[in-house]
Amino acid sequence: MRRSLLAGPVLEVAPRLLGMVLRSTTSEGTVAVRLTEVEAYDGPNDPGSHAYRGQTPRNAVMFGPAGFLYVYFTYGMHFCMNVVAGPEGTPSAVLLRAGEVLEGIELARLRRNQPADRDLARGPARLCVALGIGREGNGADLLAKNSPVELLNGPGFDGEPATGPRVGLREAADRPWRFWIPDDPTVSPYRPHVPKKRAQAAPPRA
DNA sequence: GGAAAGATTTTCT
DNA sequence: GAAAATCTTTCCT
Repeated sequence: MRRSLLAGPVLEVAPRLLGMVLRSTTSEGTVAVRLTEVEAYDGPNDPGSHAYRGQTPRNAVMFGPAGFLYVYFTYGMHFCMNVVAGPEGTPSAVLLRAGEVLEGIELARLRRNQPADRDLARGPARLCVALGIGREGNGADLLAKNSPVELLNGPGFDGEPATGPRVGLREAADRPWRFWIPDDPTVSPYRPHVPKKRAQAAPPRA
């Protein structure tokens, strides 16, 4: 895996990640997955991106070089992870949404409380749990030899990726920037954005 | 300083 | 299918 392969335009990098392998090693052991579903986020040109409104402490990693891990916390309980793409200073990233566990499946089952195997890493937060990735994974260099989280070439994927709109986004919901391996059972189901029920308007005062 | 929404998952009906 | 769980970040007053 060369960093230059990740330093191109994010819409080219994202489909290229399909079939690649992400391997995470902690004190508990090693789990590796073959990536089956990803989404591209194109920084300043993309209202759906965390970097759309410029750099903040949270998204700072996205502004650095390609090949680093951007992990964020959401919904008060979940982590999701991205591979930073594009030239340095271009805050683009690829959300890793799902994978097939190739290695360490027993540890993944333990972490995930024994669901069906196809569900072990089927969804971005589930993928993080299966691999044991949390806050501390933010900023990890995926291409360093001694890194606890590494990105490997793996089997790759030869065919034509399926594409469609990204999952659960309110902004830029029309952009078909989700890529997945067709007919793979570990790909997560599509779900459009659902507006949260708004708090009731203030009651009329007496 | 406060409110609202969020690149989700699980559980219950 | 609907709703809860739960907290960080961002945006508005």
